[in-house]
Amino acid sequence: MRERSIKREVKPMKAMNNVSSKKELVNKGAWTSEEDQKLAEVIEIHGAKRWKIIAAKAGLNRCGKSCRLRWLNYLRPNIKRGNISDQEEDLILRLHKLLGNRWSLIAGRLPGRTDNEIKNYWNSHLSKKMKQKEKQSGVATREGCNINGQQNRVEEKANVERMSEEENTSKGVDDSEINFDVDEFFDFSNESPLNFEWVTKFLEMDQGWSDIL
DNA sequence: AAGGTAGGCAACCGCCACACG
DNA sequence: TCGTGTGGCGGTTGCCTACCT
Repeated sequence: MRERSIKREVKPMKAMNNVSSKKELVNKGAWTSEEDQKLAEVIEIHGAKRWKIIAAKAGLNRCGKSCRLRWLNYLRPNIKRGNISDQEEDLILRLHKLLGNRWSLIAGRLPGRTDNEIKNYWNSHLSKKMKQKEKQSGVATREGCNINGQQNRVEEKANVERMSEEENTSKGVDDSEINFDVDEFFDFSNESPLNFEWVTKFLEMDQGWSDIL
């Protein structure tokens, strides 16, 4: 839809902000600024761990999960919101081609962006772009396989594993010694942001497999 | 001006993996 | 080894808002 220039104010939702039931007394729905403030204060003191304890200490009738989500997606420092640049968009597209719907891994590659934001951006913008592209080209791309999420995940994992095998084969590494961890492989914490070299490299490899298969 | 509609996004849900006793 | 608790992740839901008729 049209670009929203100003982020909407968080208002308590009619139904959702109410206590869900008399039994549980758990608050749900949109967060208020007071809740945000309390949560931030508690996290400053205790750190962003043990969410159940944080939820209790903050005195919010929220579950730990809800607190964690709020912190990670909204309150955490250095979060970038909106205005995803062309470069970032390109990177998301490339990473999605490589990894599938592994939003947390993709987000890890985009400093200041959250998995939720990227997932939303993909669902509302990029997936449509991809479909349009597909229509125009008339060629079934791997994106077309995303209808079945489970199948797609298996395929993406297989791709990553193939990458690993190919690398090891070229180095003459014995298969029995392979202990490949996808998450470790995609730990970019030590790399500079928006570095496309590695993506290009592996997309080239990806093309190589496509040719073989 | 008012109602309808589609898109955007925050937040919840359910499942899974891991840690710990 | 098993059971339980907790955190993390992806999918989905539903409210809000801008635009359309």
